[in-house]
Amino acid sequence: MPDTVKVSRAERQAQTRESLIAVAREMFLADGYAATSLDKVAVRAGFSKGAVYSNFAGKEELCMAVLDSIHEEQIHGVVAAFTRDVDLDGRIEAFAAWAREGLGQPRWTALEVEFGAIARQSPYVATELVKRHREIRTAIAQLVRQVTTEAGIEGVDPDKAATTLLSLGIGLGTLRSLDHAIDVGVFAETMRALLRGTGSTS
Amino acid sequence: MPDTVKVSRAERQAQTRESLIAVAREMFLADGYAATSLDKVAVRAGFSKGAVYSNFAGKEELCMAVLDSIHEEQIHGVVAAFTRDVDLDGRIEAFAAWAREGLGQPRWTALEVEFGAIARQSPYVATELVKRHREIRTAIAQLVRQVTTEAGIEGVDPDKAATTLLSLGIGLGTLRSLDHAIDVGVFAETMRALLRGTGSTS
DNA sequence: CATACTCAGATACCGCTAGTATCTGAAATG
DNA sequence: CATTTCAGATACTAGCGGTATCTGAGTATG
Repeated sequence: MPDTVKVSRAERQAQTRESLIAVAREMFLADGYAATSLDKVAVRAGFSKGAVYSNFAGKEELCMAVLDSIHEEQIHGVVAAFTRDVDLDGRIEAFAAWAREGLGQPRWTALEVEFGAIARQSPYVATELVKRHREIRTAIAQLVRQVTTEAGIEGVDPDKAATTLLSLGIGLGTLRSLDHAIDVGVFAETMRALLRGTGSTS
Repeated sequence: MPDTVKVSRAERQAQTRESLIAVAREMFLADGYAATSLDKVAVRAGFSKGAVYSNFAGKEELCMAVLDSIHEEQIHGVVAAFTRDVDLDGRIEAFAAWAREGLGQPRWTALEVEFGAIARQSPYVATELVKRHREIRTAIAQLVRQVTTEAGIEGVDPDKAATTLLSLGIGLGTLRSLDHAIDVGVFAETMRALLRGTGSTS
C-alpha cells in the first residue's frame, strides 16, 4: 500500500495553491480582507508565508483567485436557478430566491466591496475587477434579454436593466452587511418591475 | 496691533480639531481610508500624531467626523435641490441632477463604502454607521412620502422606495468608482419609475 | 546510478502602520 | 506667584505586506 503517495512537483504545488485559496476564502469571508493576514492564512493552511508568495504575486492576487472561485459557484447557482423553470414567473421567482439567499448572507458582498475599494490604489485590482464586473453585467443583460424576448415583453433595455440590478444587488448587500434590518425583498420587486416592461406606449 | 491673537485653550483645540478634519477629509477622499496614514494627516495639518489622538479616539473616529462633515453638505445639497422647485417633475429632475453629480464624482461613495467594510471588525463603526444610514433612509422615505402625497400618487411604499433608492445609489457609486463607463442615468429613471407609482390595481 | 540543476517553500529581514505610554510647557486656577 | 491641568510632541511597540536569501527534495542529464 502506498503510504506516501507519489506526486510530481507541479501536482504538489497545485495542491498547495488550492489549499491556500480555500483557507484564504474562508478567512476573507469570515474576517474581511484587511483583517486577514497572509501569515495567518499560510499557517492555517499548514505552510509559511513563503508558500503564498511563491504561488501568488501578493495579497491582491490571492484575493482575486478567491473571488474567482466564489464567482464560479455563484454563476453556477444563477444558471441553475434560472434554467430550472421555463415560464417567466417561475424564473423570476427562482432568481429572486437566489438573490435573497446571497444578500441574506452578505459576507460575500462585503468582501467584494471591501476589495473593490483597493482598486483606487492598485491598477491591477482595478483592471481585473472592471473586467469581471463587465462580464457579470453583460451576463445579466443577456439573461434579461432572453427572458423578455421569450415572454414577448417590449420596451426593456437589457443593458440598463443589468446595471440597475447589479447596482441594486451591490447596494443592498452593502447595507445589509451592516444593518440586518434591511428589507431585501425590494430586490425581487424591482426585478419584477423591470422585467414587466416599463413600456414606451400605454 | 495683536500679532498673536489671544485664544483660549478650548478655542485652540477646536481649531486643531477642525483643521485635522479638513485635512483628513481631503486625504481620505483623495487616497482612500486605508492608504491615508494618521501621521501624514497630522504632519500635513501642521501637527504631530499626538494631536490626532488627543482629539479623536483613533482613526475610525476621525473618519466618522470626516463623513459627518461630508454628510452635512450632502444633505444641504439635497434639500436645496428639492426645495428649489414645486412641481413633481422639477423636483425629480433636481434630485436626479444632484444624484448624477454625486455619483459622477464617486470618491465620496468609495470612501463611504471602504469605511463601511470596517464595520465588521469594529462595533463602534458598525453602530454609528447603522445609525446614520437609518437616518438617511428615513429622510429619503420622508421625501418620497411628501412628493407622492403632494402629487396625489397612490401605491408607493415610501420605506421600500427609500431602501431601493439608497441601495441603488450606493451600488451605482461603487460600480462607478471603479468603472467610469457605468451609466448613472438609470438612477434617475428608476427614481421616476418608483415615484410614478407601481400601483396596486391600476 | 551518480551528479548538477531547479525551484517550492522556509527563514530572516525591512519599512510602514495604528495605537500606547510618557513627557513637556503653556494656559487655567487659586 | 505657585500649582494643577492637559493639548500636543516624542518615543516606543506589535503586527502588517513585501523582499531577499537560503535550503533541500524533485528533476533532468552523463
